[in-house]
Amino acid sequence: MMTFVSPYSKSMETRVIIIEDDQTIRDAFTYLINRTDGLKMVNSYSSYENAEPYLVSDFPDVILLDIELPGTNGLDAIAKIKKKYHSGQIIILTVYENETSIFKALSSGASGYLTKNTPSSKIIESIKEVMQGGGPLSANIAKMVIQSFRKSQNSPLTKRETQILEGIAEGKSRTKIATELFIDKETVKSHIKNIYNKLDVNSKEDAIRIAKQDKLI
Amino acid sequence: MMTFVSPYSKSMETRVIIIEDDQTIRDAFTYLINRTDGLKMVNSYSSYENAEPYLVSDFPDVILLDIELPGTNGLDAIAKIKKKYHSGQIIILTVYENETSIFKALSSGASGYLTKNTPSSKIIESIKEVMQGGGPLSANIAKMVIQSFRKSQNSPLTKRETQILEGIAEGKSRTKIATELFIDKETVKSHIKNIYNKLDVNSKEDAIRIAKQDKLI
DNA sequence: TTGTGGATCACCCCATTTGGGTGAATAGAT
DNA sequence: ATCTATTCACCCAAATGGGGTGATCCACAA
Repeated sequence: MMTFVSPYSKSMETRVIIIEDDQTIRDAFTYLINRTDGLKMVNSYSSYENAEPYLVSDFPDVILLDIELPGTNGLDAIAKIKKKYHSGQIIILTVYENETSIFKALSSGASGYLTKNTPSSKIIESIKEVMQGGGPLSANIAKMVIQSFRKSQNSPLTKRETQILEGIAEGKSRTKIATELFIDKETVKSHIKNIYNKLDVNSKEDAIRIAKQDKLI
Repeated sequence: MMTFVSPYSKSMETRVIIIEDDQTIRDAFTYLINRTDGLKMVNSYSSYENAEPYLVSDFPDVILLDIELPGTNGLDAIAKIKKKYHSGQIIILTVYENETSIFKALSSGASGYLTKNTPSSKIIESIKEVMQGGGPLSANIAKMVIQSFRKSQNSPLTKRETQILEGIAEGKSRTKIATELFIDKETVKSHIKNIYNKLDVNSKEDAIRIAKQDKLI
């Protein structure tokens, strides 16, 4: 497989495009980008549909993408862009800080997530970060992402119970869990009974759901 | 429950402590913090054991914590600090960018994660971010965190198969999955057979493991 | 000292689940 | 016209899961 070299590579410029329905914001970003050395706003579009035919020929290094978009929304646009044009890094712009859309965007392949009120110096910095292999996140977005990792500090479950519940959540059978923990499968069963009591459930499925919901595992 | 008000609150200063075994770094951070308006380095310690008795009386807003620490390592220190002293935000300092230690630190309750080569302006900025409820992450750390969310773009599984595998990973029975997808349980079984074939496994557990490992779910 | 909670194990029951086999109909895309 | 995705059917036997009701041992606290 050959490496495709940008026809613009000698210019050393970072090529940026923006897909955003608000013209004022488009213009503001265009101004901001173009007045910065090393950055160039190649084109701006008001919807994914408008941008789609030019994705490849624009040859962008960075794609600024609004989430709230008419037609194809930003979330779906990420997947479509990734399919049509692999080389660009996508940075999401948003006004709403919706937890699920953040995670969907990141899992679809966005490289960064910025709120629109981010100061312009930060925007430029973020574009440069992404070009250097970094992952820009606004402080508030980063907080949400960090919190998504955080486990409950006061779990009702003991260490052993947590260990066993983790095994269950990994789809392991009681027998397998017992072997891995060097205990009898009857012991595992006892622990599971205690877990079910504490969580007030009576099935694997419910236990896993509650445990993930309360961040016990 | 009463709210405990800091005896220092009228000063409006952000109280910082650092736990870090390298004295040069300790001194550098102390200098950096104290020369910044609104920040004050209350104390610095070379190990968690040394810091532990003063955690409460220091009343820190922000705790800068090294991961590679003699005695109690930084990861374990997070949990102990959280137990002894709830009010402070913990920012991790590290030279090594180890994926698992990042996630362990965040799940133990760290509010931010910075590499030691972070420029001093960024450090100050991060402390302020954390005080405003943000979550500071170095660009490279943020990238790793973001990538941990990313799903495989070219999964061997179809949408339906992915859907069913997700159900399995949530501990649901075939019957339950069938009901939720409005299809027969025999159909679910067929899909599972295809999933097992594609992933080259022959059990729930292995399917889940491979799927998570390859980020198919 | 007497609990209480955590972790360990044993044996009862039996419905449900799981994994493997083989085969087939339909619709949609290449 | 072929391939894939999706749907369903029926065979089988072993394993698993959930609910009981017990017991022992140990550590740590009231």
